[in-house]
Amino acid sequence: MNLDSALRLAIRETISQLFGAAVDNLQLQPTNTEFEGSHTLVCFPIAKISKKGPEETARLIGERLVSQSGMITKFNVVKGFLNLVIADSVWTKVFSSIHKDKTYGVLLSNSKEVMVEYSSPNTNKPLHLGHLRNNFLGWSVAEIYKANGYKVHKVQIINDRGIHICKSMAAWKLYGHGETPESSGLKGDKLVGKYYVEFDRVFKRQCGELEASGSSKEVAEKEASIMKLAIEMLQQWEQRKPEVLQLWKTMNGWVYKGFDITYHRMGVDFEKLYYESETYLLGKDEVLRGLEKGVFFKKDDGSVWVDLTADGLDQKVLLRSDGTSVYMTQDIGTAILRFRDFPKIEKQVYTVGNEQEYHFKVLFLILAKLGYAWAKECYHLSYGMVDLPSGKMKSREGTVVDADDLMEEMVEEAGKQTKELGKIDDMSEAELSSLSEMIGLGALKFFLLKVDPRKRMLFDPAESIQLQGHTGPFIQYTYARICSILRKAASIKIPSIPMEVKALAPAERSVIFMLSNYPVRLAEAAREYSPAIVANYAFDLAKEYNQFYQTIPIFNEPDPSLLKFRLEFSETVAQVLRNAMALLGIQVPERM
RNA sequence: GGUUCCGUAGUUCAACGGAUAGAAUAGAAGUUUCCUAAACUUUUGAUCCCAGUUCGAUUCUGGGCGGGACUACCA
Repeated sequence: MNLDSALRLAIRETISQLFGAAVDNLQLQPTNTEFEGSHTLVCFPIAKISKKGPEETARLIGERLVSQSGMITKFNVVKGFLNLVIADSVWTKVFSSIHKDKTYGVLLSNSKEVMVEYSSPNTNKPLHLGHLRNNFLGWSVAEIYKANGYKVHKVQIINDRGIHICKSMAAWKLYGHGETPESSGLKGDKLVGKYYVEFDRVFKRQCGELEASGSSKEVAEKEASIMKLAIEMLQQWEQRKPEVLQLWKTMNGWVYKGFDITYHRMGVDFEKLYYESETYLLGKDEVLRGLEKGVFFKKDDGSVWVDLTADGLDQKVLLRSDGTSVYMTQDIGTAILRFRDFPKIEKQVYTVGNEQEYHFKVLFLILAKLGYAWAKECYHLSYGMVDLPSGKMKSREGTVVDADDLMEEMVEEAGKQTKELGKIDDMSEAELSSLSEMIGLGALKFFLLKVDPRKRMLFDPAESIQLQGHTGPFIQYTYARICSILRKAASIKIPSIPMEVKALAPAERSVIFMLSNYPVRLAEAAREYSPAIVANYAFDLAKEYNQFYQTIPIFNEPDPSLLKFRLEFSETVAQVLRNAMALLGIQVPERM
């Protein structure tokens, strides 16, 4: 039974009986804790229909609900707010329907499909903290969509070609002396990243020398020999020159092996990978077709543009005067390719940092102009940068937080704190290490996901490693304690008598209320593309349950049916916590 | 300059236009013969400024102030 809709129905009926008119939008909200009741009807808007004052209106509705609906036992009116007290019999009914539903919160397939793109790294350097936010976000949004009944395709586009990788290649060729991941013991992506940094160092030195001998900055940047080599390699790559292609393949291969390790630990996965080296020429035909249809225009120098001034944007180049593509061209082609690869998807979600908001605005507009109806369903899941207490992360200045290092640190710290608490002294090394992994990554994921994606956020290492308070481990801990209860229950005989609960404790009512809200929050999370909603829901539920846990010792209960109820109640909370956390990619331990 | 996002306790985050703005953390004070104290309880403390719309504004509109991003024939 769905409490919310049942209640709304009852209220609608009551209003139409009393005032002979319908209300299009009922404002039902949770009651403030200082008043009695769980649901509050805001009666100001209804006062217009009732032609009475808000308080009078509220009182009339309340009285009739109590006498007729069978759901409401009491009410009180504060200003224009009607606070409703739901009968405990209704609460237990709500609870048992949730308890019976083994897949509670997961909707049946709605036969709709979406594509979610995330990660999409460059192949010239290792993943960092920013990528972690991206991956956790994208992956989680995909899972949230799944839970809402969608079939989801997780993809990424790997930026495997271009000047950036040629820079690493050039530096490796000059200074690598054949170094490989095997010979150096370095993870592949780290090794390639090392040469990217090396490139920058040499490049700066060369520029400095050239400038000292009188060149201007621009000239120096063009004339630096290592840059010339990188550019040459890029040209040779485009001409498919075998040696360069071979080196490119080798070095990218190292990077992929390294990324695989990182992705595996992060717990993210992809259904299909797109490679820029295979898609960068796409889109040109589309642009030419658009030109014929008059959607785009050609300038005197032969370059092709789109005019978006009518949409409040600028003009944007789509083909250079020499006929070659730009980034936008390629993205147009890739989007269309994906809809051909997955004909049933109704939209694409692009998880990309907010510095590309303009780009995606333009992209979606162009696709719409080209006549693709799905264009208006596409969504740029834009997220804010992750700042460090020391300021912005800059790869060239070495202030990036490496993804592997960070995960390792979190796991180590989790292990250390777990040992210090000494609750799991009987665990084997293997069990302890998998527990530390769960807690460390749980803390990290929760930390990055609890914030509204759009917001720029601060990553304070000291605070992120905290395992108390508004954290993943707080929720994991709540789960573990419930497991402990259930283990104990399994060891004693619980009579299997029908559940009959006469009166509920306040903490139980509010937990059931929260449980009943789970599907609503889940739908909201999908609508808003926000794992933060799921994260904060899980936290609130755990918090609320902890109050129950603290005030009501379950096994002291003499009434067996009440005892049974409380066990099932705890079990259900654990199940919802586990499911919600799973949507964030966070596992929960049975002990910690 | 233009476009856009953001501005809430000391700090990090919440709040479909609703009640006395919630949490967490930091600070102060408590709870362990009882299912795991990574918990719980009490307490101190905030909406950048000025107008407007509204019964009601952190939320919507306009104008300031402050911060970020974007505004390349780069990707």
